[in-house]
Amino acid sequence: MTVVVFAEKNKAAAKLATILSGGNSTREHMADLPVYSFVAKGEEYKIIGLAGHITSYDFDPAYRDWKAIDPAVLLTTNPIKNITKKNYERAVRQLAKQADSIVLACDYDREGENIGFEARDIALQVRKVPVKRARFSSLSANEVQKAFDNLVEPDANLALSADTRQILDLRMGAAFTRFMTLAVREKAYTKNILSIGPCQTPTCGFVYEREKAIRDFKPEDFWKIEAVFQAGSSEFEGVHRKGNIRDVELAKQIYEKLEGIKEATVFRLNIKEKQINPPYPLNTNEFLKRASKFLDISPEKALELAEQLYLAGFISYPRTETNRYPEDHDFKSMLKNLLRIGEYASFAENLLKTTVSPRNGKKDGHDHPPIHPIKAVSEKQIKNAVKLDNSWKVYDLIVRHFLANLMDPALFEKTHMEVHVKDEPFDCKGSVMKSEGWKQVYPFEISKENLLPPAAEGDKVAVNKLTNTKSQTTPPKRLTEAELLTLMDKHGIGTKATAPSHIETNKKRGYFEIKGKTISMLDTGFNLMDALGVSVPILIQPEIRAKIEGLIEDVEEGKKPFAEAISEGTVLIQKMYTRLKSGKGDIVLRIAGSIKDEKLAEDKNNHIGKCDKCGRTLSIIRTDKGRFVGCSGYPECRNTYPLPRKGSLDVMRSRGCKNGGFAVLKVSGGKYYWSVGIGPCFNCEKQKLCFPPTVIGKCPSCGCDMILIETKDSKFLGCARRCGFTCSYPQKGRVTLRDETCEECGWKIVRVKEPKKDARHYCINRKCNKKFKNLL
DNA sequence: GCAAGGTC
Repeated sequence: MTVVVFAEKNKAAAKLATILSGGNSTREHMADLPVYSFVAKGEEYKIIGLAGHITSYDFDPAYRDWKAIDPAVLLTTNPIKNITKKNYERAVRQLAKQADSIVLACDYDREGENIGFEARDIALQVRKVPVKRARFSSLSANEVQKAFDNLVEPDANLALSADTRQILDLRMGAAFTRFMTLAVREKAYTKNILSIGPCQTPTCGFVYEREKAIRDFKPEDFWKIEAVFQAGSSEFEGVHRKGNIRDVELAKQIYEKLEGIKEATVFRLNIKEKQINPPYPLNTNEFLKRASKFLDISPEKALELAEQLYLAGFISYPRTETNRYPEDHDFKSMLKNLLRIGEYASFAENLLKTTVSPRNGKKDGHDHPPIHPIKAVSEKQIKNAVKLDNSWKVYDLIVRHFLANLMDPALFEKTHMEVHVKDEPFDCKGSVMKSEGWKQVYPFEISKENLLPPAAEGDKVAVNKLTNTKSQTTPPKRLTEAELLTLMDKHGIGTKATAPSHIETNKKRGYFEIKGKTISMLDTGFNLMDALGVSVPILIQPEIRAKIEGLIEDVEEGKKPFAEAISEGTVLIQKMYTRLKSGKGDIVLRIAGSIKDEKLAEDKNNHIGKCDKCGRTLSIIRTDKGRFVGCSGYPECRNTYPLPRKGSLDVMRSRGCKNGGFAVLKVSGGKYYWSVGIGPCFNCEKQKLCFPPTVIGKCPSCGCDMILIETKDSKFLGCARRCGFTCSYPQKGRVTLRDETCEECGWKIVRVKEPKKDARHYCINRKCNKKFKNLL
């Protein structure tokens, strides 16, 4: 009898074979894919690993023409399941021919059940045989063995719940995306796609909400009364108990009451020991957040790096929700191996002297253990094996986190001193690390120390300084990628493996961008979210995912038949679609405008800047009758500025106008300059500020600056005070002034490159004796 | 050309 087993991926198949065969399996190939065979308990087993999903839904080709098909039709069209990985199909068919029974052994979750059914459906077309399910939440020998000894029925509802998600996501995503893209193209020329989806859009929504809070923020004044005290020879700071005082009169009253007082009393002293526990073990989300926060590596890159480290055998499987180790996890052998690696040896050594126990979290996704190192390797080995930037940094973070998790808490002594100036209370806080604990191995989070001098209740201290400072409340900060991941996780947007891809999608679409660690909204994204917020608010809120999720769960639990969930979900999407359609005019107006503006900004030759009347874009407009600077908001905004009639125009990106002009243009290759909104620069009293002379050294005759003087048709060096001293400027070749100066006379070194000759460097001062020597 | 979810 032959049992054919389908696992989620090759790695898992290999592991299952090792466990079930007791290490005696053989590897063969089918359709170029590895298959593991062995005999156990009188049965012949053949195990193959799939590659996650091997099928995918898509619409029939007849629905693929964006222009011919009304996007609304997609909402009620049933997509077709296509096989996307043909070689897996071939292998499954070949195996099915030999099968007397089939066991589905993919990950024990919704997608895993669905992946198993994809293979099952193909196999049953070949041969009708009984199909069972092996359920295990980790690839430990114990659990796997138990699962295969107690096979259960496959869960059709669990598998169908994933189909529900796939179909509803596709219907909604395709219909909304086509609708928006085509609508905007009616008003603006763009090849870009404006996509909308049940995960990407609420992800963008988080960024938008923060951006709006920043834009709507109105700063408020507040006052803060602070004191510098002195006990013995050391100074320390205190803040008045009322903190940020909004009421100017109140602050003034307190301050005036205390002004001039030189002595205060320690009224109360409170010393507490505070313990900071080590971090929980790493699940995917926490890993991505920390990689972004500590190492400045984007979630997308971090996941890719972890994947490579996993494939190279250095760390455990990086996609997991679980942040607690199984009871029987073997820490000691890993620690022993880490003794070999210089960076970690001392920590591992100390831990091996103790009974090792992790500080576990509470999340158990029944999938894989937390991310941890499985091989101790040096920086060199990592860099040789994984040739991607930052591979070592990521491995190092994972090892340090692994160690930190096992170490003792860090202990701090927190001192709170309440000092009274007259009867007004000031708070002084101190924090001193007593025992570093896990922080020794974890340099990513640094705790600030702040020492208070020893004092007892009732002691007198000196008041050295008292201030009443006015400040302003500051707007909320832009979201970081780490914070965005937290929000997504909290609202169930995406999964451990897909969250980074939703962030990438928004970047690709030009909705937001990431600079360093912070995310800022781009105009297209802001306008899209702003407009959707008016007509279909639910779309940009995380609840949209929750609604569909609810239906999926009903199918999973058998509370709702598949067809009913699909039709209910469809009604929900249709309602949103209707609202989207009725808001079309407004949405398109705003987005088309911002797309036009972005296109103009990319046109470096003609882009001038932001319109001071309406905020849209100013650019050079050329017509039959002449040229001028005009606004992209025309005809609603008729703001224009004149330009010189003749001559070529070059926008000077690096030169600003000190008189409020929008941009400086070079006319006829440098004949003169023109500031948009002001006129020719030679008429402007601030010309010298915008065009400071290039100083090349000191005038040997009068001692003031020698400058480069440029006229319409010549260049020479002259004294800034016009004492009469002049000097010629190289006439041939490409001339560049360097930062270096001549040791002899202090004038600048110049680089001259004539065609077909080597570049020469020499002192620009012709009277200097170092002339015409190659100086650099 | 469109979504989101697996994994390579």
